[in-house]
Amino acid sequence: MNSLSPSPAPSSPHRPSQNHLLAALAAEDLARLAPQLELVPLRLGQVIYQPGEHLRHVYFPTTAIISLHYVMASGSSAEITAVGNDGVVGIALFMGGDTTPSSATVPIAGHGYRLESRVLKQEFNGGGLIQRVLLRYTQALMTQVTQTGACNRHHSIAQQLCRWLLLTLDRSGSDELVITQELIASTLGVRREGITEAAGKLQRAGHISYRRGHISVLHRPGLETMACECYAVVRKEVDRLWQPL
Amino acid sequence: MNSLSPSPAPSSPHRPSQNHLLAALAAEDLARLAPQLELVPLRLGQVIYQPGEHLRHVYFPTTAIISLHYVMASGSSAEITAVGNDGVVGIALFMGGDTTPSSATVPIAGHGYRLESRVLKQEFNGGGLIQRVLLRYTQALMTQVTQTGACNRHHSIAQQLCRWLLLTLDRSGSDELVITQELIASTLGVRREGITEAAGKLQRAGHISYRRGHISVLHRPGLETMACECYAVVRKEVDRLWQPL
DNA sequence: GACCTTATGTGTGCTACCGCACAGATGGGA
DNA sequence: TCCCATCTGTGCGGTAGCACACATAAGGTC
Repeated sequence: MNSLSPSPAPSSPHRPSQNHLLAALAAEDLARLAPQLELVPLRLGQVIYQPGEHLRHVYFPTTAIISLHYVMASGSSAEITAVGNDGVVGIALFMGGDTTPSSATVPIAGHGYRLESRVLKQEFNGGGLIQRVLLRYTQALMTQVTQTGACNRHHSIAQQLCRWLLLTLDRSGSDELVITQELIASTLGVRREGITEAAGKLQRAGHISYRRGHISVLHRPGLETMACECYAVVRKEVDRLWQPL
Repeated sequence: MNSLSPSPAPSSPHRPSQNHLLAALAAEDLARLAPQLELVPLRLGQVIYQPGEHLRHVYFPTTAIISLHYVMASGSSAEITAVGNDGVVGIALFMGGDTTPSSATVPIAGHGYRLESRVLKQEFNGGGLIQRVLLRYTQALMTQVTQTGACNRHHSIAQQLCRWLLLTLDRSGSDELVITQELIASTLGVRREGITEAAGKLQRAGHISYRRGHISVLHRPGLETMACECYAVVRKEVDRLWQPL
């Protein structure tokens, strides 16, 4: 989405600009933030924050994906949205909440940069481009949450699985995902058997192939055909919001 | 939620401060805005905005309720959230979007104040209390959208109807709603017959009574018992966000 | 290479909700 | 007052997803 301009190969394979939000900042802003950005591994299943917990850091994923979900009293949960290299986890901080009733965990392991809450608040309150970037991202997030909610109401598990796979591919940059059906199921808030069935259908159609904790996408257009409109809407809207800036 | 301080009875029964967001502004801010606030009737079924449309005004409902919903390709729709005297319609404006993929219509008629987009943007960009109020409201909205999405996934029609009724009561200030089952159904994105069944259940339990387009709530605690947790979560979170300010 | 944890496949009811079809009731307007 | 558009009640068959119960398979560990 954001073309990363050619630059001298860095010694570490990790750079803050791998995150599109950070990449969208002015060079001077990013330079000022850089010393405060701490590269952290995000491990499978790691809990980033729990409902009601005070947020100490915000996270800018690069290769990892963080899932925001609400856990119901019954124990079942539902993903609200996921955040990868296209966003930041912890918007409640600058929106004036400090905390939220939802949880954040890591379904796809990788890395990300974290930043102290205090620093982010300062930057946000300074106004300017950083504020605009963060607000615009929040708007995109709202669109995704909206669409997920509507999708929950009307679309089949197979369609939702396609949507989830496509969004996850976009964020991971790889065509192989390391994740079990069990975890996908709890992420989407459906039964594991439902995912087994839907994934089997996709595999028989030749669009994916999977083995014990690994899913390979063989034919992406096939997934797009079988997905509901929700993927395209989110994709389009997110792209649109990055246009002028 | 916001105790309206005693004041000399105005000649018109309508005042901007009936909307909690406007009431939360500093007196001088509200005084500056007042001449630009246009009182408008919001009629049943009126379309406030359509997906992709450029927003010309933002709306601060007082007695009306505006429903934000997404209409799918299939024609079926799902309510994302509703806005009454507790909020404002058109947050995309100051979030940097100018438009959204969702629709806004009026399921409960009444009145509201509208304000030109340009004016709101100016005020928002001025920072200060207005900005903080609007951002905090957006955060509350996100919570509601989140909860609605999770509710769509896991809860029964009857539970969702209870949630919807309770939230609508809170916003309308009356214990009688003028709305048909048909409209509730399309708002929630379920079949009309599903609402008939759920409403019948509530009526037999003695919690509501209804006749052709009118619903009276007889026993609110009963609704709270039958509602899912979602109502309480939203209520609590919205209240929390108004605390310190 | 054997073992054992963990992931995946499958079957059998069961329930909630849907789509459709139509009957009955109600209340505003001519 | 009557009429008729509109709202509400109800039944029937179909389907998606759930809960539970196992069987099987894969792959890491010792």
